[in-house]
Amino acid sequence: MTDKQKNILKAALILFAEKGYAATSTSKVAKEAGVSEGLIFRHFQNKEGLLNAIMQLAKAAANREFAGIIENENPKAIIRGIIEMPFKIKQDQFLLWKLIYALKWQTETYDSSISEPVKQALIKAFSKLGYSNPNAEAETVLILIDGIAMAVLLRKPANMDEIVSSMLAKYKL
Amino acid sequence: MTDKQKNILKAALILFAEKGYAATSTSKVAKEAGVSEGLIFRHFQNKEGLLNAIMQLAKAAANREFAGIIENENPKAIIRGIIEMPFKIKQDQFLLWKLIYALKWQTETYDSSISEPVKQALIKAFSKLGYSNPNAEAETVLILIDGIAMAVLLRKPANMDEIVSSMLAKYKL
Amino acid sequence: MTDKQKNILKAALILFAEKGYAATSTSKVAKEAGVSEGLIFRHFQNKEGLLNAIMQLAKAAANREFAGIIENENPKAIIRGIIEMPFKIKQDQFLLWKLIYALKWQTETYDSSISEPVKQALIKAFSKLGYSNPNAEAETVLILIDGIAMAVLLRKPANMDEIVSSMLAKYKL
Amino acid sequence: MTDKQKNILKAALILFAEKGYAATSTSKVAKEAGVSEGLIFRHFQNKEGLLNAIMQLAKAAANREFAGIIENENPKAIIRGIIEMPFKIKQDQFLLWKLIYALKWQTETYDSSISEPVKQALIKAFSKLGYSNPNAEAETVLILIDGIAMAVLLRKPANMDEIVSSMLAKYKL
DNA sequence: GATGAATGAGATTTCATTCAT
DNA sequence: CATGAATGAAATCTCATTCAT
Repeated sequence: MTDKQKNILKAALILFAEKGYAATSTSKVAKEAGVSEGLIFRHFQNKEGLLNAIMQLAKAAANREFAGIIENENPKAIIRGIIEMPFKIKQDQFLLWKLIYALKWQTETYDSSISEPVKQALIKAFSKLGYSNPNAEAETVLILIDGIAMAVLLRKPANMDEIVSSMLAKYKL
Repeated sequence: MTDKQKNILKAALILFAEKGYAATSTSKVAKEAGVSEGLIFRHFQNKEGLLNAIMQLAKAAANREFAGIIENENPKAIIRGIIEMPFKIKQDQFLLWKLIYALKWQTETYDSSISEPVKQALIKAFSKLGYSNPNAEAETVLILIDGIAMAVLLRKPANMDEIVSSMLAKYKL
Repeated sequence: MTDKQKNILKAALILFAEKGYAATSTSKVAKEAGVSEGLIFRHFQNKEGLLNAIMQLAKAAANREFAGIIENENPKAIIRGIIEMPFKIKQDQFLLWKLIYALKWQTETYDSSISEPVKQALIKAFSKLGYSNPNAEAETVLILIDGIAMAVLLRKPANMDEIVSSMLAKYKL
Repeated sequence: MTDKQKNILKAALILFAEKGYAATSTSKVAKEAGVSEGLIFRHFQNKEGLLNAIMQLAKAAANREFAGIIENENPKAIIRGIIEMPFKIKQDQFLLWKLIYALKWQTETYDSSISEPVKQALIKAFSKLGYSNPNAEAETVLILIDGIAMAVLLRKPANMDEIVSSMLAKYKL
């Protein structure tokens, strides 16, 4: 992966995440990346190929993040870790997450592949804790973290600490 | 407002909500509306004007929905009503909500004008109930309903009843 | 001729003279005239008909102006009158003249019909004064008044009195 | 500057000068230039950018022409040179001049930047010759050459030689 | 690997004109 | 007489993609 390839990916990530995929032209990506427009097509075939390359990186980063949390032994720690996850998105992964979420609204069919391992981990954890309906509880947490992600990625509220406390309290974590 | 104007608004809502604003061409809107393309511009100036006209309608519909819930006397009923709201989106308002949410990810600055009255109602309700930090609690509910909205509008999970029970239980409603 | 017809003619004159015929849309004319767009076509058939109607008025006004000068007995007075003419354009005829001149540059073929009687009057006057080449002298004056018209209609120089004196002096008038 | 760029400029010059800027579509320019329409916008941003590029060339050509005349030592030669200038417009500059003049009538504000050095040269020349009002005399010549330019560019009169003699005689040149 | 010229299809917008009311 | 909705063609402009160098 050459420097210019990295520049293209970075520029495309910024623009796709900030303005949307359809609203971003390859020429703007090229300009932002300081690269000729032709180079994008040489490296990524077409615009969709460029998006796919970025989504590969995004999914890999997401999975690495999940892995650290899921492999925990303690079910409460897993649930707590999952709820806290969006609050702890690091600056260099912010746009990757923003793109993942933005695309959910821009593509015909919802892609649940990213969150699937998280869901399974939650079901297992709630089962271990003896919840009567672990499936529904897992779904509830997934809904919660989508809401949190929206807040963190879009609204950036000031009093995050209080919010996270309030959330964890509801789950007695 | 003539029939053709209504057709344009309806077609644009469907396409903008389903495919995204940038990914929808005015020619597709015109075709879907059974109207000449020029008519769109005669009535709404430009593509953005068309979007604005739809968003006006969306906000008005949202406010009507909120009004019914917020004017309640009982604080618990208000909180419960707000949490249940996204679960009860009617078919004819589904696309308006989908568009409202989709646009949050496609515009430069987050528009919180729609949810502001809801937030104020929640703060008041939690105050009345004696919560120590009503602001954070209100924010928590807003986050929750954003998550629910995402689920309802995008994922359409099967076991909604169980989920809503689980949610309401956390707030002892 | 109804009031609205007059409004249309006036608005069209202003816009055609100031922005150019091709650069002026019938919708702008209608807006400026405070009239529906359809009315323009009811009264003047099409955009060109509107232009023709204005040019009729312009030519008639020009001919009235010429008539007062040309019918003079004294050849020197005629030449003097013609040279002074553009300096004396009245405010209410300013745009008519501006349009006449502007159109010379916007139509395929030059329309000399307006200036023809002036040319004949000049040839006669120079003949009477015994000039050896009255045709060339007449042409020279026509050239001069085109230059003056350009100055008056476009540049509006400050020291007009001095300029007109200098001009008349060259012809010993 | 590639061949196709030159073709575009040439085609645009011909059409803008002959039919007018507003009356010329970019598609006609592209066809005349034997080029795809998109290329016009890639090289010149928009239609106005194309016009500006041509006007740059026109002004440069005009200044080169002026320079040869103005740098003369003899004041009479300068005045004579300026008056004769429009009569001597070469074929390859004919359209540039036609466009310069045509645009004067189509733009909101008169652009005197082209003729300013000529005016200064004239004022100097008339001063040297002891004229009592060199400013007014310079203005008079400017008016004259605008009239001549109109004649040469639009009417193309037959007896040019006689006309130029008559003009120069008035200035005893 | 990289550029930048070039294209053709399509997107947005404007415009003259028609027509029902 | 007058309006304003509506149209279809054309004008301006954008965009993803190709290709010669």
